[in-house]
Amino acid sequence: MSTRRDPEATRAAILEAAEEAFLQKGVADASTSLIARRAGVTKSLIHHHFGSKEKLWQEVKRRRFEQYAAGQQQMLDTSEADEGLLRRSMKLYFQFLQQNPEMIRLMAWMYLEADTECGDIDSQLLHSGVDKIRQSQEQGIFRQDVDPRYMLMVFLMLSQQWFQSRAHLCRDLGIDQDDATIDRDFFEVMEKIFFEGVLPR
Amino acid sequence: MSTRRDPEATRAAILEAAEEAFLQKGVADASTSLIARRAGVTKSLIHHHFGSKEKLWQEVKRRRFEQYAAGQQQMLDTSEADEGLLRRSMKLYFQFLQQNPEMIRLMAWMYLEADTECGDIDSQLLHSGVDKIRQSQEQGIFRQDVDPRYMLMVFLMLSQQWFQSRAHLCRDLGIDQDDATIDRDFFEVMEKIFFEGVLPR
DNA sequence: TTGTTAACTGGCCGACCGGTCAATTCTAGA
DNA sequence: TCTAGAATTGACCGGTCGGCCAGTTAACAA
Repeated sequence: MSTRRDPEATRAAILEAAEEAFLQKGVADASTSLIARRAGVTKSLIHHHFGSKEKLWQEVKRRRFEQYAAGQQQMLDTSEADEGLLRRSMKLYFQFLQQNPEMIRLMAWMYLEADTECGDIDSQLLHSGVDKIRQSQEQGIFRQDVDPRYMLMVFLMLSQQWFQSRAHLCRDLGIDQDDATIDRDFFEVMEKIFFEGVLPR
Repeated sequence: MSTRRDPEATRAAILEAAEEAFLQKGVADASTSLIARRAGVTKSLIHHHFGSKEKLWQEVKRRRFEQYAAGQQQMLDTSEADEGLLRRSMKLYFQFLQQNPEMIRLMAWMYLEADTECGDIDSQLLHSGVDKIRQSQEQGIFRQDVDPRYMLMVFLMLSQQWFQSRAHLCRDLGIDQDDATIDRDFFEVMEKIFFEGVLPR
């Protein structure tokens, strides 16, 4: 049996194991030994390929953020600026977080670490979203007395925070978490309130 | 100089140093040695008074949550159930988080650790809020086609997430973070959208 | 075929971790 | 005043951490 080498596969294995360990246990609590073991390589290889534990963490974040931004940008580029766009974007963003819970954990870690990296990656993304909203405002589709930037934030924050505090809030409020419909239920409420508000029309 | 003893003060000093260290660096990354040093005591005293690092963390959380719940409950008890109540509650909750940024970090850590403690403390709090909203719905003040539990969540989540992602979003969107008015600006938007929605009336 | 370089290994290092323990000092109640 | 027990100390434990290094092996270009 020949032990062939594949540095790219090694890098990938390390990155995958690192992402899982970092997001699950946190950077401080995830040891390089564990990551190496899960990746099926020696600890030294981590330092060989990435330099240090910290640089490995940076790379994990960068990669995740990049693929996130790519998907979101594509969604934005293939849409017109109308009320339906914001409704669809809302749903897509919500579904994205639903299917990528690691992204929620990643953003929570970045907040706690006061991480300022990866910002420029989604800066363009945000500006695209703001432009779409501003266009809708100019067409009279949305009310014009609110800053489009904050308007965008509201809908991003609602989705994100739902997946972050869903477990706590549902347990404390006696909502069955195993019920697969709670995500859909909440989204409907969120959509209603965002577009129409809580006051009767 | 007599070296008088004050176990209560010692406990308090340890708790204060622990809270700062835990919330700043995370439980895994904050060492008992550091906490002891900052509290001006020996490491052994931490174990003497609290048993273990984990129990100390539990105590830090319990204390913070208790004083948080006490303040919020008092606010709820001294209010009538009308639109003004929800507006005031919203503002008070927002201001509370604004003045207690540690609470945001605490909740973020608890999410990442999948912490299920301290839930019963604010469970009653949440149910009080839901009841108030339900009363308002029955009086026709609020629309009745949305679950009051989710309605409450929306406004809680908006406040919380604002303080969590404020730094990132404002930087990426080119909003001056040093400007002390951004909190007020965002609150106005959030209030507008929550009560009236984004569609023109 | 050979030589250079990158991939990879295992062992080792000093530092620090959470926790224990015996010994000492203070304090409150009998 | 005496004494039991709590408060406090510093030395110490086994274990793990991130990182380093000398040596070995595979890949590849000349």
